[in-house]
Amino acid sequence: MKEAYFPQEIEKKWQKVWEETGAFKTPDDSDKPKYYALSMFPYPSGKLHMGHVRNYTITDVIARFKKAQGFNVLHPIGWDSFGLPAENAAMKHGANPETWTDENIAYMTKQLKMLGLSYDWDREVATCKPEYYKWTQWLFLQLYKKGLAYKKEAAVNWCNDCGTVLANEQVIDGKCWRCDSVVEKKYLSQWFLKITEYADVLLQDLEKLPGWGDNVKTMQANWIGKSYGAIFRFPVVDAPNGEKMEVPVYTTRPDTVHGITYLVVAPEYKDIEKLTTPENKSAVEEYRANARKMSEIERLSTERPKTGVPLGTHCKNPFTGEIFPLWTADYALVEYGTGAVMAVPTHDTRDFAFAKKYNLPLKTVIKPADEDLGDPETWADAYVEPGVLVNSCGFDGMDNESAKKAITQKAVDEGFGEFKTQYRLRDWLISRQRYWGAPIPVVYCDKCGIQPVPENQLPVMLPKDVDFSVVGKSPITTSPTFKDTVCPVCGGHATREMDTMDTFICSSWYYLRYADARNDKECFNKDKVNHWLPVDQYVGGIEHAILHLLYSRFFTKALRDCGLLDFDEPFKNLLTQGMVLKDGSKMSKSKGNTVDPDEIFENYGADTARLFILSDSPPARDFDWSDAGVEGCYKFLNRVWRLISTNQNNISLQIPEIKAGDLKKKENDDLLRIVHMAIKGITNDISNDFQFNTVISKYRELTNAIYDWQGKKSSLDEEDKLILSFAITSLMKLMSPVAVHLTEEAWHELGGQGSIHNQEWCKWDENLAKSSSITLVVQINGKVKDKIEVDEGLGQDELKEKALASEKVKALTDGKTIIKTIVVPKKLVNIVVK
RNA sequence: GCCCUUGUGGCGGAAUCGGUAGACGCGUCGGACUUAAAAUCCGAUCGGGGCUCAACCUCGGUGCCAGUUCAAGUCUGGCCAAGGGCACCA
Repeated sequence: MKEAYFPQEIEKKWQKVWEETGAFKTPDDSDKPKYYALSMFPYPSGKLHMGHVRNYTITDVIARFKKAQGFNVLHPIGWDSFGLPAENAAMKHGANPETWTDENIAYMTKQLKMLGLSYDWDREVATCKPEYYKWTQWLFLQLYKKGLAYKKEAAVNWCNDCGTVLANEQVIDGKCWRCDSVVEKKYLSQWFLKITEYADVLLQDLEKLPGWGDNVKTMQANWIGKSYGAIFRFPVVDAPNGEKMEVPVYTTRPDTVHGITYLVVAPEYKDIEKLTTPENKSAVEEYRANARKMSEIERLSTERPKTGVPLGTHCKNPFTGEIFPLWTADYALVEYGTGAVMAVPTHDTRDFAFAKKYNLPLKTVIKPADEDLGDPETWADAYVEPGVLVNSCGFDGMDNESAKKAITQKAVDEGFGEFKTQYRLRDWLISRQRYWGAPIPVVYCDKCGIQPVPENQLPVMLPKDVDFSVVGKSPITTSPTFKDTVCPVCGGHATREMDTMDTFICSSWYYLRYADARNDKECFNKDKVNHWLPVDQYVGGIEHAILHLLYSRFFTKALRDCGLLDFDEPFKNLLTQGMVLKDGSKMSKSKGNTVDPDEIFENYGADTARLFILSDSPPARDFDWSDAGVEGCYKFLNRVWRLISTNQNNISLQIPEIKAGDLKKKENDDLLRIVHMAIKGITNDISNDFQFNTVISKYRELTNAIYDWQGKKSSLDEEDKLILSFAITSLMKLMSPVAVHLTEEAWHELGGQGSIHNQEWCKWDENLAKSSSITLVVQINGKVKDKIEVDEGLGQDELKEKALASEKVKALTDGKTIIKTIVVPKKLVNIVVK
């Protein structure tokens, strides 16, 4: 064994051996219980960044730990390889997105292997390959058959820079999630998936996920946005064309219905023209045109003062018989509820502001039980707290929560309303006007209309004869061969759907494909998927809290309803890892504070990178990269290496079991106990939320303890060698999930058979996982005054006696009365004095 | 505005049940080895006060204010700050 640690040499050597021996292949059939550890698969952007390194190291250590504990572990990797960057790169360099993607995958694969990750590469998937997207298309067809995919004309989010539409989830603060440019509204006919059909179960089942963080669950709950309320229909009394019309509204405050003083419809409201009198027509038209011109950001800003114009018509409140005017105002949103709002300015802050501006009347209908609010004209804002009803016909005196029910019930009974649950979630728009994605497998026949592509004709291949230099339209439209086809029903002329699918579709099912990645007959075998899924531990960034994680949950439920699988949540436990920072801010090329993994591998080796990225912060928190920290981890590995190499001749891997009392020398018994405590502590720290930072501090403590022990020895006898062997092999095994190459090399140099990564995880003896004597803490009035070494197993009275016998205690209690003594066995005595 | 998360030394962070606050590391300072450097090793490192120095003694200290308790970083109530999410969603 070499005296010095040469990570680069060792790492290359073992990576080659592992690859050649298929060390990390996962059999589908095994007597062992299964464990599925998964990292969110990367987009092949070019090179790994430190966020990837952190993500994959965390999952790798989990996978290795579970394997050592006796699980049959599935730990796969793949590529989320469709998407716009490949297409943009192609347009810029006149290349092909496929070539660009393949090159990136090749380079990043090399990097992943250099990191020493224990992937089963036989299960690798890439979403851009026909053998994968064939099944993405097939799944689309299953959803279509089930009525969960449909096409409709709608106002959609359009990103001009990306040249495509976006899902609601991909619009962040009115801007594109990818390129940050302002999103516009366009009316287009597009494909949608009916995620709203699952809104309620997606919300409910969050309760089935105790292994997910509350932050992610509340983000999803807020996004789904369930609210309880009522629909009320208000008859129009003076429609200009004499038609009998009603305006339905959705409200979460049916208790305030007697306080309505006007009604607002969105500028895009479908019946708005019929509800406008000739005298008001021009003003309304102008207002609507203005609203259309505004960007989403402007429109939705709460800062902007409220504006609106009256339509000139009126509705009747069926509860009171009161007549009130109709207005249009852009604070009413056409997409939510019915697109119309009943305005109760006294009890809604928005209505209050609007009514004040346009001098609309105010009518109080809720007040605190024991207080009078006075004239609402004098209020500074609406009263939105709970209270009791007033001025509300038969409901006066009722508390407002009960009134919500009672009032809605009255509307139901009299036929002008109903209870209504409303969701904020909208259907998922999946059409993209781009090339580098899975083509939507649909054709449009001149005679038969929309026709799905028959399953035996899949995949609908991406055409290769396209011109990537075009501007302002999708390159796919330039293919001379793609567009025209024949109708699968009548055989006549048909044209292909030119849009591709949102890449989030591809990533909504990849974790299922790993269970049966090479299957060319079906999407996945149902038994295999049911065996491996759900994922036991999913690890990835918080940025997917809504997008990917919500879509995947929807897909799983929808595929279950299609009969393709038997579980309803894909990810049992979710670890959202924090970001990797440098000097307090996120690593980014534009800030110039990135650290290149290649350089770290080259200068320090992968084991140092793995150790460091786990060391300083718990996985869920942000991690600040520091060069000094890397250096420190490198030094530590050198220290471990020296400890092993200098003791090469003192260590045997054939160690008989050492029981309590076997070792005669106290310092040897102490070291034995330290090792058992380390095994216990490290095992518990990994099991309990993967606290790798404390695991690593325990590696250091154990290493320090072995060095300290050795520093006291001038020569070693048989007992010394035995305990040293035990200590060092335990350290190696405990470190093997993290320092994967170093421990493997040392294992072999010491004559170990097979791979250290196939060794069983260390076990501890509860009797030995504690020190032989106990430090009894003696407190007076809760403050620590003394510490005494005592034997284990002393009873309460003996401990109390010992504490009272302490010189310090005697001095401090002298002349005072002892009121009470509390004894915590094996820990502490607290003496209360006055 | 609503929701979630987090507040502990110069820094990252430790601390099963309420029971020794600051593990482990980074940084800094001092020392050993060396002609010198690197590497390595040893020691110190929360703050105030006391003692000629030291050992030592003592008081305070986990964002703030209260409370429960023999005992609070940990439990309860009320605030404050930072980060993140949602937001004219009726």
